[in-house]
Formats: sequence, structure tokens, C-alpha cells
Amino acid sequence: MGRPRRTGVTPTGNPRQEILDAAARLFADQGYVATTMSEIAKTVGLGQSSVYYWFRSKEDLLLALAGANRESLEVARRLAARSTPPPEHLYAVLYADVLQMCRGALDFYDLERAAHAQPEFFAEILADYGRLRAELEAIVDAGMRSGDFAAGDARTATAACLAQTEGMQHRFRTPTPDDAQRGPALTEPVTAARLAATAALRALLADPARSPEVERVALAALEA
Amino acid sequence: MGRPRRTGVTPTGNPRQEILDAAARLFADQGYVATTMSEIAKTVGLGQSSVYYWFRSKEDLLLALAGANRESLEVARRLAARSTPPPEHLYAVLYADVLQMCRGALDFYDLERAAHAQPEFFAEILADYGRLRAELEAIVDAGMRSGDFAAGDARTATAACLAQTEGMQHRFRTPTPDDAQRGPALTEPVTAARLAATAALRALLADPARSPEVERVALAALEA
DNA sequence: ACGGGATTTCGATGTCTCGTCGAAATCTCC
DNA sequence: GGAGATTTCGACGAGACATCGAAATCCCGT
Repeated sequence: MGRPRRTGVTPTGNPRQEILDAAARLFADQGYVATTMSEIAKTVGLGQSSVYYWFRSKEDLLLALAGANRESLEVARRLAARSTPPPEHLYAVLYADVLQMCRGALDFYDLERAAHAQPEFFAEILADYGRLRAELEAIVDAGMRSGDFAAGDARTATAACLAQTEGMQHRFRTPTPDDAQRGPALTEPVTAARLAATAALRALLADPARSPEVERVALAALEA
Repeated sequence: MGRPRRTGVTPTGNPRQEILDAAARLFADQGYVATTMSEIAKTVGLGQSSVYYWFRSKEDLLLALAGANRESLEVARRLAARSTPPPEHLYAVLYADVLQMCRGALDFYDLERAAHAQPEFFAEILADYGRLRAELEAIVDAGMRSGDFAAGDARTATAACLAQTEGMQHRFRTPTPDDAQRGPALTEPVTAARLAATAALRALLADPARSPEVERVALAALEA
């Protein structure tokens, strides 16, 4: 019901979901900035202004798509949050996090940019990120105290870990000129996740030789 | 000479350079996308359209600013390119690269975005990046053959290294909500460079215990 | 059957940004 | 004093996000 569409296309299912799907696809393919509301509207058979009946703004679309990931991320993180030794714990959290980011439709940096511009609108996303950072910092700190990790500044080390995992996520979804010629260097999300988590682990471990064993245990725990 | 400015401000020095300085500052503070040509024009006392007398487009500004960094980057890299063992070589190249990116006015990702949208316009930048990647891949490959690095896929490992260093660079210049509360976690470019280079090195070394010594040697070589 | 209300879409419009174009104002030099 | 070069301006166009009122349809009570 409602006024019929100019295109003649009658809405089959949930228009809101169709818009979300189209936006997810376009954002993933071209990036958030390069995607226009007209494009999104066109792919679902609507006029540009009609999208605003379902979403207040382009950023609202971003927020909705980000929220979709949030839940499964929580689940993965809670799975890993059982009282495990810091090295395995760190590995599991980072691995799950990168995996989630790579599989989602949104580039983390797009989200970050939007959140930076409108902090109150993206308050939940920012709070989520803050919790992740705090959790990681606690793990790093615990590991440094226990001697598993080399002594140092937990906060700086945590920031570095996150920065590098985010970079990995971005490169996974954004091809370089070299990728265009030889095919993508990072093909699977699990590859990116494993590389990022292992690198962080080895950077922190007091005895990096333990890293294969830690990785093995953490991955086994994540399977369950 | 030329028509006087509406603002009454007479150009003191080189208008082109003044525009570049203003753009560098604004890009660094707010990011490329969030900065408007009107803002840039206003800070140098020009009308919006007058900036286009000195630069063809906003992207041209980006290109000019990127070019300014390019030279010193070449120098740093050539310094490190002397025939050194792969571990030290890798460390030196990554360290110099991150340092350069952190000190420059531009976020690497802004540059990447623009280059992706207009490859021919940013051809030199893209070629530069390709050379860096190829050089790193050669180092990684050599290290894997010599046994210094653990065996694996050189291309993937190189992509991961670069992805993580770029992420570090981005986080260095873009504060998180946590940074706003407690002050920036990464304060000095050298800190970011050291963390990124060390992490990459330890991720690759067959015997990560060598990393402190490699780091020491590489940093000493860079001093000279 | 008919009219009121709710739902969904449209078209027109406003604002902002990048970028273009021709005109205007100034200086230099003849 | 005038021709040409240099630099700036103001007006304008295109494209994007967003708003608003009107229009088209369906549902429901009478």
C-alpha cells in the first residue's frame, strides 16, 4: 500500500531491508563516500527522495549497517572472554575482531570518520569501540604483569595493536594497484585475521617462540 | 600586481605557497574531505574561486602536498637501500616510511582514495607506492630464502606489513575518543615508526629473539 | 458504495560544494 | 595614454544531501 512507484516495481518484501542490502553492497564495492543516495534509490527502484522516508540520512544507513555487525561481534568477543591466559585471550579477541570487520560491509575507517563528525549520533558505536579498547588494554596490562608480555606501556601497545588490525582490515577490502594486476594479495578474511592477530601477539610476547602454540590453542578455543 | 583582493590583504609572499600551507594545515586538522576550498581560500584572504587560479582542483592541492614529501622519502629509502641483510633492511625501510607518513600533512588513506578515483592524475604517487611495495617484497623474499625470515608467501606478508604500517600512520594522526579523554596514546612519530617496524620485523623473523639486535643495528645505520 | 485516515511515493526546492567562465582591476612597458 | 599580462572577483552550472507538501494508493467503518 501507499502510492505506487514510478518505476512500476511493486515492493516485494521489506523496503527498508532492501535499501539496507543495496547500501551494503554499494558501500562495500565503492566505499561510503563514493556511493550516492540516488544510486541506492535506483537499485531498489525508488526515487532519490523516497529513501528518506525509510532512513533519516545517509549516515543513518551507515549506523544501521554498523549495528547489524555489532551483535555478532559481541557474541564472538564474549566467547573469547572466558578466563584465559592473556596471550591466548589477546589473540582470540583480535582474531575475532578482524574477522568481523573484514566480513562486514563497512570499512571501519568510514565508520570512524562519520562517528568523528557526529559523535552523539554514533554514540553506541563509539562506546563499543571504547569497550573493545579497554578490554584489550586490560589484557595487555595483565599479560605484562604476568610476564607473558614484555614490559612496556600497555596503553600505547594496545593502540598500536588496534591501529594495525584496522589497517589490515582496510587493506583487505581496498585493493592496491598491484592487486589489480596480480589479483588480491589478501583473499580470505581468515588470512587477514590470522596475520593481524599473530603479528600483534609476536610483537607483545616476551618469548615470541611461544606464538605458534598460543595461536593453536586460541584458534581451537574459538572453534568451540 | 593583478586585481587587488576584496579583503584588502595584499599578498606578502608567494600565494601558491600560502595556499599550500593553509591546505596542509587544514587537511591535517580536519582531513581532506572535511576541508572545503572556501575555508582554504578564506584563511589566505582570497575568494573561493580565486584558489582555482593557482590550482586546477582540490585534488591538485593534494598532489602538490604529496609531492613535497616524495623527495625526502626517496632520500630516506635510498639511505636504507645499501646492501644490508634483509632483517635490518626491512626494519629501516619500514621505519623511514612510517616516520615520513606521520610527519607529512596528509593522511595516506586520503591520498589513496583520491588516487583510486583518478589513477592517471596520481600516476606518480601510485608508481612510488608500487616501487615501495616491490622493494619490500624483494626484501621479504630474500629474507625468506636466506632463512632470516620464516618461510611463507612473500607477497602476502608484504601486503600485511604495509597494511599495518599504514594503519599505524592513520591512528597516529587521527585521535580516538579515548585520546580525547586521556591525551593521545601515540605522541611521537618515532614511537609509531618504531612500533610498526618492530612489529613487522618480529612477525617475519624466523628467530624473533634477534629483533632487539636487528633494531639496534638498523637504527644506528639510519642515524648515519 | 463512499469518504476519512494511514501509508508510501513523488516532484520541487533549498543548501552546500566543487569547478568554470568572463569581466574587472591592477601593474608594466612602450 | 594605451596594449597586454597578471591576478582577483562575481555569477553561474552541476551534482549531492536533505526537506516539504502534495499525490496516489489501500484499509476500514458506516
